[in-house]
Amino acid sequence: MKHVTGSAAEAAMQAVGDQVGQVFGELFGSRRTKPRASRSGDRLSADRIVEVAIGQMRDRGYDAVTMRSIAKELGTGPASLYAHVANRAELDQLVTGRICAQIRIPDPDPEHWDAQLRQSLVDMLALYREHPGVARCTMGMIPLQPGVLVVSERLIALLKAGGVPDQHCAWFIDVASLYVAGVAIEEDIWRERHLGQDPDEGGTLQHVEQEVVVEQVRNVFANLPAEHFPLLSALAVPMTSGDADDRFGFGVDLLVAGLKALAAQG
Amino acid sequence: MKHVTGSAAEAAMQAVGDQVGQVFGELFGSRRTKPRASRSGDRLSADRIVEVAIGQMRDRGYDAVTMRSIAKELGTGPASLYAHVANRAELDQLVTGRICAQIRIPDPDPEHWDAQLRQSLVDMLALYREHPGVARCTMGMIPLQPGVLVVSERLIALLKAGGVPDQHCAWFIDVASLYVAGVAIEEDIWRERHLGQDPDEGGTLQHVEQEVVVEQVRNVFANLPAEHFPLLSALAVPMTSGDADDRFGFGVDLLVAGLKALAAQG
DNA sequence: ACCTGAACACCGTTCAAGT
DNA sequence: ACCTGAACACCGTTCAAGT
Repeated sequence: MKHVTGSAAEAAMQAVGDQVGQVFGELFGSRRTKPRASRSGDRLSADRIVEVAIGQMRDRGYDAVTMRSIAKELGTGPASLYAHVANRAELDQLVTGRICAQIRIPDPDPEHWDAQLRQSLVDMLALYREHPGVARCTMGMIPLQPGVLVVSERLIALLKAGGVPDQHCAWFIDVASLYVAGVAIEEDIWRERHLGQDPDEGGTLQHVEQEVVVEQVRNVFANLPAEHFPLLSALAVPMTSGDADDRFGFGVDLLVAGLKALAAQG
Repeated sequence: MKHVTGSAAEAAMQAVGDQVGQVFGELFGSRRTKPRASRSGDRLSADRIVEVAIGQMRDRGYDAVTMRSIAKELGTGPASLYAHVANRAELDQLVTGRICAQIRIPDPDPEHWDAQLRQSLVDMLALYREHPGVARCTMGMIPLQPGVLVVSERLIALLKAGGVPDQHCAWFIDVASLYVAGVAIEEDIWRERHLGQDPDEGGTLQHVEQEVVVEQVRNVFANLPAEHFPLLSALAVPMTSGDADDRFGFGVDLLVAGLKALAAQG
C-alpha cells in the first residue's frame, strides 16, 4: 500500500485510503487503525502481517492461516496483531489489495482490445495461482482497495477502446472478476485437499491425483443409468475433458464473445 | 436423497449413490457411512442432520453452522453426528444434493431454448436465495450428488435443443454453475455481515443498509483523483447502479449471448 | 449398531496490565 | 503508543466406554 512516501501520487492514494477506511469502518464496525510507516526489521506492522499471511496461504493453504499462526511466525501472540489490523476481515482486504497491485494491464490498442482483455483475465488467474489462497479473500469484498481500483480503471480503458457501453463496462468487470476469482477458489480448494496429505511437495503428485479423479468421474458419468441420464452418460467424455487452462480459456472466450454480442444487439 | 423406496428409479439412484460414494471416499479419505432408512422422529439420521443444517444456515448464516450447533439442536453431542456423516465436507455435499434436487428445469422448447436457459439460471439463484448459505457448500464440489446430476442432465437437454456443440454444453454448465453460485455466495456474505447485528429481523433493514453503502461507494468513486482514475470517477454512476437482479440479469444475458456467439463462429 | 462424555488440539477476539 | 499474558467462548474430530 505504501510504496514511496511523499509523492503526489502517494498523497492521492492516501486520500483514497482514508475515504475507503470510513466505508470499511461502517461495514465491519471497526475503528480503522492508522497505518504505520516504520519498516525496521523487528517491529510489527500491517505490512509485515500481510506479508506473512500471503506466505502462509501459499505454503499451508488459506484455511491454515490464522491470527495465531501469523503471530507465531512473527514471534508474538495473536493479541499483538490487533494493534495493526482491525480483524481477520480487514486482513483479507489488505492481502487482496497487495496482490492485485501487481497486476499489469496494458494500454489499450483499439485493434486488439478483445485479445488484450482476454489476456488480462488470463493474467489475473495466473497471479491468483502464484499466490494461492488470495482469491478467497476477494469474495464478498467491495473493491475499494487502491490496488483493486487500478485494475478496474485499466480494464475500463480496454473495454471503452472496444466501444463497450458504460453500463456494460461496469457490470462486466463484476462478472469477470467473480468468474476469475471463482475459478481460482475452486482450484485452491482442490489444492488444499491434497496439501500436506503427502509430506513431500504436492506439486506433481497433485497433478497425477487429479488425472486419476477425472478418470473416475468420467467412469461415473459413462455408467450412469441411461434411462435417467441419457445425455450426461453420452457426454461423459466432453464433460471431463480439457485441463484447467482449456476450461478457463473457454470461460474467458464466452465472456468476451458475450460482451461483443450484447453491444452489437443493443 | 430417499424419496419413495422400492421403485426402479430409486434402485438406479441408489446405484449411482454407491459409485459416487467410492469417489468421495478417495477424495476425502473417509469411509462412507451407509445411509440409514429409519424415519422415526427421535433417532439421528443423515437426513435429519442435513435438515437441521439447512435450517441453521438460513437462520444464523453459513459460518454459524457447526457440528456442535447442529448436535445441540438435535439434543445430543457433536460426536454423535459422526455415525451418520463422515465429516463437515460430506455434510456440505449432502446439503447441496438435497437443495439442488428441488430445481425444476423445463422440457426443451426448441423455439425458446435460450429464454428457458436464462430462466433456469434465474431459478437457480432464486433457490439459493431461498436457502441462504447453501451456495457456499458447492464451491470446489465435484457435482456427483444425484440431485446435481439431474440439473446437469436437464440443462444439457436445453443446450442441445439450441444446437450447442457437446464440448460447449459441458464447459458452459461449469461456467454457469460457478457464476450463479458465486453471485449467491457474495450476496450471502453480505447478508451475514448484517445478520444478528440487529436483534429484530434483518430483512428490510439489510436492504436499507445496502442502499446506504451503495451511496457511499458511489461517492468514493465519484471523488477519486481524476488524474489517476479518470474513467472510474466518470463511471461512478454506472459502476454502482442497478440492483442485484439487474446485475445478475446482465450476467445471465452475457453468458447466453456468449454461448450463441461462440457456436455461430465455430 | 448406535450413541456419548470427555478430551485433544485448536480458533478469533478482548482486556487489564505492563513498558 | 505499542505490546502481551491470560482468559473467554468457541471450533472439528477422535476414542474409549457405555447401551
